[in-house]
Amino acid sequence: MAREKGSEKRQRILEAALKVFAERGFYNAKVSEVARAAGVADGTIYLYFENKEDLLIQLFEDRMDFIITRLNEELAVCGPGADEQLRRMIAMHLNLAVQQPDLAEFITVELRQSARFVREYENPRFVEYLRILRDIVERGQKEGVVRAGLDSRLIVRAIFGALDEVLLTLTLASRSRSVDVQLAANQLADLFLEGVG
Amino acid sequence: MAREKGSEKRQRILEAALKVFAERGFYNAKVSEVARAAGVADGTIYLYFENKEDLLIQLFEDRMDFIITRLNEELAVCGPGADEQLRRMIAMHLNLAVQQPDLAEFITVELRQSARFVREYENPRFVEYLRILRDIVERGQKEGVVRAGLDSRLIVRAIFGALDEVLLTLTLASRSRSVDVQLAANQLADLFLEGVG
DNA sequence: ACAAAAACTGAATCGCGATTCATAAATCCG
DNA sequence: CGGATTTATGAATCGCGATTCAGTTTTTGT
Repeated sequence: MAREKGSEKRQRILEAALKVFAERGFYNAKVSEVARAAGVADGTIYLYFENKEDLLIQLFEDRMDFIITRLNEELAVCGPGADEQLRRMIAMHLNLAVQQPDLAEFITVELRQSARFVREYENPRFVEYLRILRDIVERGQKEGVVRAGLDSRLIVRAIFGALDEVLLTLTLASRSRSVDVQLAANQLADLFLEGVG
Repeated sequence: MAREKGSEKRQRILEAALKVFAERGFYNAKVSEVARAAGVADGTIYLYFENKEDLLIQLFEDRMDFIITRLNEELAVCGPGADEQLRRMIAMHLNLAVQQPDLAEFITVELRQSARFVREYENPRFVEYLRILRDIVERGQKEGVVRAGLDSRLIVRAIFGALDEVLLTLTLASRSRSVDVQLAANQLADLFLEGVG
């Protein structure tokens, strides 16, 4: 019987979990560490989440919700062209490296895990995120910015994979030196929009 | 006191580990399952590997060695142009989806883990793999096929990220239907060489 | 103020799996 | 062939951490 989604303590536990999971990874993280980071007793975690895996799933949904909401807000106010939207999406994704490094580390690793092992959990938020990207690509195909000969699903996976890897790289790099996220975002967008040549 | 690298039993254990880790992931896989799959006793694993994590590391090195060796052989006999070499590398990487799905699943997931959590282990084989890709990109910059304005390290990470994600997608898809790896490889190469337009 | 309900606590419990090691089996060599 | 050495076995051991739940504290309602 999990507690209400809106409660402050639940949110505090999620924040703590994000920090601990990002640092240690899900499997190496202990529930007791999350509890301590949240300032609650071990057993309290189970008042809000069914088990450790449920904590992972709820955290993932919570954070992806956050990312998707902000992305949609951003896309709603930027230019309507597919290339502009792609650039915004890339920029927002890579900005996580400096604005929310814990979140960046968490999603770059746990997303892969969830795709493979939490099989009953179909990860709707991730699917939604890819859906946004695919809409951009397909709009680009309609506008003629993206040629129709390329399989949009493949493009989406490729772009997402590149984003994910570059995000991880930037995040790890930002631990020891400052990184120019905007430059990286521009170059990555250029790479996809124009190719290497 | 690990046994010789060349021994048949050690190889059998590595093959078994690949299968079990690919199916279940490292953390969910049990040493006893690997032992059973290898047809040895649980304790025998420890005659050849120091512990479970050592098994992971040795498996990773073994398999990356295999991938790198084959890639180098392939690149040695294909055309010398950077674009041709990139196409070959992409094709070989994606071919793992159908030729060695266990290996594909293993590296797409465990590589991410090792970058983040086995921090003392610097993963030289992965660095070497990226080195090969970077050499291709930089040769491309010299030939004028790849423009000099793009940061080669970023390109390498982006290409690798895309490869990794598309490989995972193809591998999972190939479980239930046949996939056209060559088409995917061509389209991915086109995407990078020419961009989306 | 008080009783009941709700929320929280944290040590104990329990299950699990990595690893050990006494014993058995296999191999080697004179 | 038989003893010595090496290799393999697998149940027992041990450590660990997820989870429980009896007891305590806080909150709510009259």
